[in-house]
Amino acid sequence: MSKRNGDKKEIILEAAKIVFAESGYHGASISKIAKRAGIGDGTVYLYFKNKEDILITLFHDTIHNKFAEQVEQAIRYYDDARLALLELVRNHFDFFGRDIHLSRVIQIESRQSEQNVREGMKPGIQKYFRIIESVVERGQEQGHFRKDVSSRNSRKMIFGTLDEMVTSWVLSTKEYPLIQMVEPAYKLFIQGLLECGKSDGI
Amino acid sequence: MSKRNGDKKEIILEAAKIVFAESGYHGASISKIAKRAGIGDGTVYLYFKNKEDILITLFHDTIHNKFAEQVEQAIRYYDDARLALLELVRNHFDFFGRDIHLSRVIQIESRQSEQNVREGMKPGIQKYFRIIESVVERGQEQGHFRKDVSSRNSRKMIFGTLDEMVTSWVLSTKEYPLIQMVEPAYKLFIQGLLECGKSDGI
Amino acid sequence: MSKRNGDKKEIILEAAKIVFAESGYHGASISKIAKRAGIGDGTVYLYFKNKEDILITLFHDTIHNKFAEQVEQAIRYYDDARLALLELVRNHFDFFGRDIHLSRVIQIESRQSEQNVREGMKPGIQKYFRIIESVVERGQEQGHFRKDVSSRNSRKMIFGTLDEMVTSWVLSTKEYPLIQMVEPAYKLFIQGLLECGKSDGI
Amino acid sequence: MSKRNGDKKEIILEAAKIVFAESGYHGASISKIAKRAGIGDGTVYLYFKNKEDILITLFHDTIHNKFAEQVEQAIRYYDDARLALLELVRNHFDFFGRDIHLSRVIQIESRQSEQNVREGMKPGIQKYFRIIESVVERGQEQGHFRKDVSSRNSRKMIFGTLDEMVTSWVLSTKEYPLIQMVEPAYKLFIQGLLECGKSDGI
DNA sequence: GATGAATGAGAGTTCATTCAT
DNA sequence: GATGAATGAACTCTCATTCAT
Repeated sequence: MSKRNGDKKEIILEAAKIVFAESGYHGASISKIAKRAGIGDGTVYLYFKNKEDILITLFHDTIHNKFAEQVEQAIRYYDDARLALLELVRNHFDFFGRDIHLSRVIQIESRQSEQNVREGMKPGIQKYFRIIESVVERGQEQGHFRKDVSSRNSRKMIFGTLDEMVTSWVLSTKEYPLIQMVEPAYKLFIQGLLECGKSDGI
Repeated sequence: MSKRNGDKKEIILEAAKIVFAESGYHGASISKIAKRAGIGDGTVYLYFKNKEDILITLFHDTIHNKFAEQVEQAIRYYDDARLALLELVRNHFDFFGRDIHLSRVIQIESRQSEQNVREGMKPGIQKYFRIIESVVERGQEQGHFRKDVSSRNSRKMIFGTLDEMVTSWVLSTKEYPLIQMVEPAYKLFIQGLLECGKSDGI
Repeated sequence: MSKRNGDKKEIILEAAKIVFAESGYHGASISKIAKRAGIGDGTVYLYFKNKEDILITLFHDTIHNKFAEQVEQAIRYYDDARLALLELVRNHFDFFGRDIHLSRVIQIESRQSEQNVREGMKPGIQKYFRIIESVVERGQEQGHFRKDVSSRNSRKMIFGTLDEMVTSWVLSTKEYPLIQMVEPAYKLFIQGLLECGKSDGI
Repeated sequence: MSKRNGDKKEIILEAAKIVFAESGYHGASISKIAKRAGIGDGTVYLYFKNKEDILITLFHDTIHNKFAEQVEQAIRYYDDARLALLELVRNHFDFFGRDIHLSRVIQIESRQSEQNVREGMKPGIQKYFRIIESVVERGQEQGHFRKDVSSRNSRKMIFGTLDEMVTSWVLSTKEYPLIQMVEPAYKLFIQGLLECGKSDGI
């Protein structure tokens, strides 16, 4: 049955997520993944071409199909780009804050892979990049956001900051909830480092 | 002689840099590195404990001893934190823009490593983190930078943005000089996304 | 029904013939054979013990039951051993010239098998060997064929030559019809290499 | 030292010969070969690309470099093609009669290999083919051998017969020395099956 | 100090075979 | 009878590391 099939693929992905998070991408052998999934080594190859394929699928399912999709939906009904950006930031931290294993895989392990794999992860990230950039562009059109910095570069700041904050949290002891980063991140995006109303950027 | 010794160690590090950049960390075998360095495989083990050790040393030498050191020197004579930050940004892009192989290793390959290695790279990054944070704190004391965002979080934005911009450049076709990212990065840091004097962050 | 049963067995053998010919004995997986036969992998095991069994059956059916049988019938009504030999040669090339897939399996792939399999192919070949030898012996009794070479050795020449000619054809681009080898083979068998009436064998 | 290198390669080939002969090409694992050679598994890969490479080298060394070479030398000083042919036959059986393991590999196991391998064995066999054909052609020019059968076809008879006789001996209990096949083979080549001076080929 | 041949643990992967459905 | 998902033994091959020279 297709039900079954989906189930087993899901089971393998779930097991792989845990193993990748705990042993790292290169320390994760097919054998370990299979054992954790409670299946035979060979069975993995019925559902995935190889270890790369597992990581790519995990990444794509997560980032392209779930995360980027969810963000897109979440900001759909905000007209003001500033509010849309706030919602985007909230979603980012909310998503990664929910599943520490997943976050570890996405933030750390997925970057430990060959050219090959990174190629397979591109569509997912780029979908997210385009979402961020479109928010920035909307803000520029609305006259809220500066136009002397390209939306591409603004996106690099936004994504770079969010990414660094999540990575930092993943590698930390996680004493604070990730969601509490929404406020500082948003403030920095909007007004930068400047003391409000008091100072200028020289 | 320690002179000689230093020489050979340097030669190996230089070779490793190229091989890591071209083949990736996991695709780089000791054999390849030794061949490129023009020495025997076994000789590598006279200077390094293992492959991990090479990467850690390469990273530490570069980031802790050269890069962070150089940044520290460069901002030493700026009193105004805003100008110090500008100089820091300039140094960051200047440093990584000069050596594409090195940049690739630092931005991409060094993240493809085990817990172990990342542990060894910590001192270097943290030295740089502290430099950034001290600039921010100085700005706060001077009344230029906001105090409602911690220096730690501001640092995450600054480092995250710079890092993302370098990574983006490394993975691109490098048609633009990295140094031209100084201006957009600095602007975003200082005033964020807002249109100057026209808009507010809601 | 035995009819049905026979049908499916036949279908599997036919599929196996093609797959063996195209992928080689060792490159032919049960899975490939089943797919080609349009049945499930497991079904193969209802009709055959294993892959070896398929090859042995294919060989035996072909060589013992069809080919040797047909040759035996064909030479039955020739009294003169020389004419019987000619007919045997004609049959040999005719049979293998008709089915290139089969020829490939018999000439090439069936020799890529373990002791085991070769054991199972013996009865078929030996039946053919006995046919050849009996023709030679008849020729000796009739005073046509030499008696200073044993029928066993003469058979080795005859079979070795025919076999080499078929193999050669199978591995070639097959621009010539195999049947045209009847004449040179027969001539060489009968009078050997000597120029007729002119020369002696020293 | 190059001496050493040659030694170890030779040791592996010798071990492989025995293992191929005893377990068959497909039953021979690299592990078995290494164990028999008294070396580590990995060492095999310092000298050979893979199992195929071992068989190809074994075959080429034996057939192209030793056997065909030796035959070429042996017949060099015979002017009369009939005597050259006799010497060729003698050499063939002498060579294969000396080393039963080698014969088994050449006659049986080397035919159990993929397209790939057979391609690598071609140069060796074809060198031998050309030697046989050149003897036949010389005989034709001398007026001793028939011209109504091409040298190519005559070669197929000669090689096919010799090959079949060796195979037959290899698969037998080897109660007779292979060298005693020289006489019947030569007789059949020269005068075929006909009773001398008494009969005709119809 | 320098070498590089040798090692063997351990990875990925295939596929004949089984068995619950 | 028919299926094909699941299995796991067994294989090939790589490469960090050692050590006799």
